[in-house]
Amino acid sequence: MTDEKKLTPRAQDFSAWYNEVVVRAELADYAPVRGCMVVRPYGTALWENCQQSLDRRFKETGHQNALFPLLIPMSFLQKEAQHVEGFAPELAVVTHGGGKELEEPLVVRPTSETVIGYMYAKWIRSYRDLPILINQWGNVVRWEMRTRLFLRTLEFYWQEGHTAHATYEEAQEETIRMLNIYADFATNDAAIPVVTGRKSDAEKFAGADASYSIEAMMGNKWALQAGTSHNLGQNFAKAFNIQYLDRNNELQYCWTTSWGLSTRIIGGIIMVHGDDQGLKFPPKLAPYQVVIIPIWRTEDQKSTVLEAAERLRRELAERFRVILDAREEVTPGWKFNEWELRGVPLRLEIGPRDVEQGTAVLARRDIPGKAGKSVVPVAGLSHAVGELLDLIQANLLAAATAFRDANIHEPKDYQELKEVVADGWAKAYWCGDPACEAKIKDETKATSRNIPLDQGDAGPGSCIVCGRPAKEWAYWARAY
RNA sequence: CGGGGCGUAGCGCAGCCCGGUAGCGCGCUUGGUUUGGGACCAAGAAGUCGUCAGUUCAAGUCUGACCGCCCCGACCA
Repeated sequence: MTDEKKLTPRAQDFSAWYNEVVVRAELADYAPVRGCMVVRPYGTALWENCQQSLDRRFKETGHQNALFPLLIPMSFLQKEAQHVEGFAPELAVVTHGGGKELEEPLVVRPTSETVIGYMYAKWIRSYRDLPILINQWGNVVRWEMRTRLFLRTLEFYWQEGHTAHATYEEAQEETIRMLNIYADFATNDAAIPVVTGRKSDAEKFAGADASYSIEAMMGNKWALQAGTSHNLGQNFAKAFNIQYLDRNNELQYCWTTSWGLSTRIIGGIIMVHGDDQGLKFPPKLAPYQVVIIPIWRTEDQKSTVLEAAERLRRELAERFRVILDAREEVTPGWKFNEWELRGVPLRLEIGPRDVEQGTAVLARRDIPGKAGKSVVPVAGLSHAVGELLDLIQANLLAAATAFRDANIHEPKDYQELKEVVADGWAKAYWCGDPACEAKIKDETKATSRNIPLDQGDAGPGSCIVCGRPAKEWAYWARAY
């Protein structure tokens, strides 16, 4: 950062831009332990809005919240072979408690399938107990090598849904239902367009029969897996004896699912919408939707302007999340820049001229400079603000969608795929052979993001790598 | 774990090559003037120079070990 006032431009160093904007906007800060972060009040407010949006959808589809313990017996992890293999390298293990070495080490949960499976086995007896639909809001720890604020930290905050069903069909239906809820949240609340699809075997969750994801394109054209939903088949049911008696009095294993979305979505919101000025929050999730900035010169003006500003704040607060920035130690110009950095969708300026004329100035974060400003009468202001926020929300999604679509390519051959994924996404047929997938990863750093459930009207084709017949195409991209 | 960078005031850095007891910008405090796109003047407060050991009359500076953080890669939500 050469100019202390300005962020590193995204085009110059996207990674530096990201780190600077996260810290300077006060979303998060580095904690004393490597790879851990503190989510500051502003970032927490954003996360809480994400939580509310998701929680409402979970409740609407019949889920209940519960809380399971942070510590899990080591042996639980080992009950499911794939699961332990996948998570063993990144476990934090507690070996001592109360000053004594523990008989059995406890792991700090990297995810909760195992404890929840254990409890489900206790709770489920009959088909009448099914389905069981529980969600947990909490934190988990995964000992990652390389960390980045929000995108990958040792500890992160998320929700994990865990359900048990009587049949495969029901479990699969649930898996896809929750995937679609994530897509709906991302698209309509976070204004992030996503592609939904099935993960390849190499990319799927350790212990799942099938994993599905929503994938979003960031401002540097990398992909971000922003939410996952897994059909766990009977893997955990068998490992933990989650069984029920069916109508015929026969003992059956349950079919379980799990699905999660984390604070990583905040990284997505930052990297999809942000620009060189800073953050650009979608109105539906923004901690503050409107910031009011009063402007005055003389003491007389100060009192009348502040009075008018406070009136507007009260009026707007009935419908919107609004903050009045009446600080006197910084100038209005400084505030403009700061709140733009912090991503507030709409700024309301009110000065002596406005008070006299019964007007206010509204400035849109999504349209820079004078072009985004308009003078509006304070009568009916609330209505005007509501309309503008809707417009901004729609505009952010439209801009992100246009950017994404402009950077998804359909390479004709492997050579072209290599070129394409260096700076964008590829749609390409894949025969399903892990060797072909690995070859792409080795040679381009791009991975298969997912195989869309909706393959469009494309019929079968031939694998972009080996040329053999391929039933499906996948998205390929570099990913976080 | 491999490669790179960095640890000096709250933040960003200079000083280190060539040892002599610490400085700049921003921020902070106080007072005054300012305020429609990152204001200005004046006076202040603030540092065990990452840790430990060594060399030396003397170490931020030289030597060694260690610790930590960030970035790039391999692994991952």
